[in-house]
Amino acid sequence: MQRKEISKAVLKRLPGYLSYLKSIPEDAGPYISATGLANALGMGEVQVRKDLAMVSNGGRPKIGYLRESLIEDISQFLGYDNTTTAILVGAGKLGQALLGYTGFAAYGLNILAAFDIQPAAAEVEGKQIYPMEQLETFCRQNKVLMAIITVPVQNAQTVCDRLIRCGIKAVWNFAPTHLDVPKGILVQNENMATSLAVLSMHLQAQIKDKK
Amino acid sequence: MQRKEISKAVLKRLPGYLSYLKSIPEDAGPYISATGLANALGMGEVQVRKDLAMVSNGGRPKIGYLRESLIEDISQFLGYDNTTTAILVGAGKLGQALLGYTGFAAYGLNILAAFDIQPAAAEVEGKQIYPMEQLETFCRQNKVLMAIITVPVQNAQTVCDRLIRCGIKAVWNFAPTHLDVPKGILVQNENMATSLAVLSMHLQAQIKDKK
DNA sequence: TAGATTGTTAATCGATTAACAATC
DNA sequence: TAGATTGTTAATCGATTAACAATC
Repeated sequence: MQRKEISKAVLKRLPGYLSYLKSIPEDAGPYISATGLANALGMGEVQVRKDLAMVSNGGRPKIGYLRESLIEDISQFLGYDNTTTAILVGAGKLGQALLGYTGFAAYGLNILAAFDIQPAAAEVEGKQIYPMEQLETFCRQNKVLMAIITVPVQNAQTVCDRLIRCGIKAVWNFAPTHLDVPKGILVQNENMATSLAVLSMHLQAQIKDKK
Repeated sequence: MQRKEISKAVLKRLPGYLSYLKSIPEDAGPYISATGLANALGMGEVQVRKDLAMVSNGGRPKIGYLRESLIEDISQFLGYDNTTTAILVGAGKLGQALLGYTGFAAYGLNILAAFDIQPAAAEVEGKQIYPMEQLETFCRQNKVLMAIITVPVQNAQTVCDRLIRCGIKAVWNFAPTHLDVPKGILVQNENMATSLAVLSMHLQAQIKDKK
């Protein structure tokens, strides 16, 4: 079932399956059913089955999917097998938190280094923080395709433009602002405001119910 | 146009409008059209107009919407006017970054304090970090309804259960795992893995195109 | 008036869910 | 065999887009 056109909705659910599959204890038996997955993650079983059909080469009726293969299939599909190298721009609090986070390796993401106008430290968890001047050279030399933006809002667009001139093709944007980019460049917004809106709405409803 | 049933899709777009509206310079004139907004944010103008219709009480044909009112309407709709108090559990790197982030005030979010099994520091940016033992008392005393979870994956569910017993109704979950909660409790996952999947996919396609 | 813009109604598109046949 | 499960086809649902009338 390789390389069908996959929808973004499905794509976004795959990491959830993967992380759950990896968390299952070894002694739980080699098989897992779509039903089992669905229950564990609070989803519909048909949806799980359809999603899995996009990436796996099938399960066995009455038995389910071989867990190992499923993990391998999803990992491969998401490209977690081949490491992506990235750089981070803006080594403030959030930037340093991301820089020091060791969990990204599991997603095939390797943050090579960080850049800042005025590096407050030389390195975080062994990752160097360079002054902005060295950005271009570093990106070219290391053929970096992905950048993480953790600079203040007012600098985000300028930094983004500069990154694109360095050959960056994908931007993970933590600055709460819209970034204008040419076609072919992907901006993924890690938008905390969005999440907060959903939460805030829920709480408002809660409070109103109480009255 | 108050309090129609609003879809999650619309809700998630509102913060984007709001932040853009706030960023417009004062001297740009008091009106903004849906077309203008759409172009600035790279969206369809009909979509913007429909979204705005959900929260505002209308614009004027040929002129547009009064920017001030629009800001006020969206802010109020999202509940940014009345402050939500929250606590944070897990004062590691990410937890401290969030704790020290001053931008949340603009979203009506006030993180009162943080909790950790073993507080590494007494406070961050003036926000106290307490040992976990004091969680229950604090939540009850301050009538906290929202919690931010930034603990390691393996502790997330336990912490979540404990929070719910404290009266928490909304959870902002930064631990990359599914949380099981009773009905009526909202979990909003800040799922970095999801974003990474989208980015990773894009880069894979990029690399393949090159070949 | 003409034209830009709003706001609504209808059409399209995409994603989820339901129904069911196939399989072990 | 019976029953659990897969996988596919059809139906439903929801959200986006297009078309158009209303308005200033």
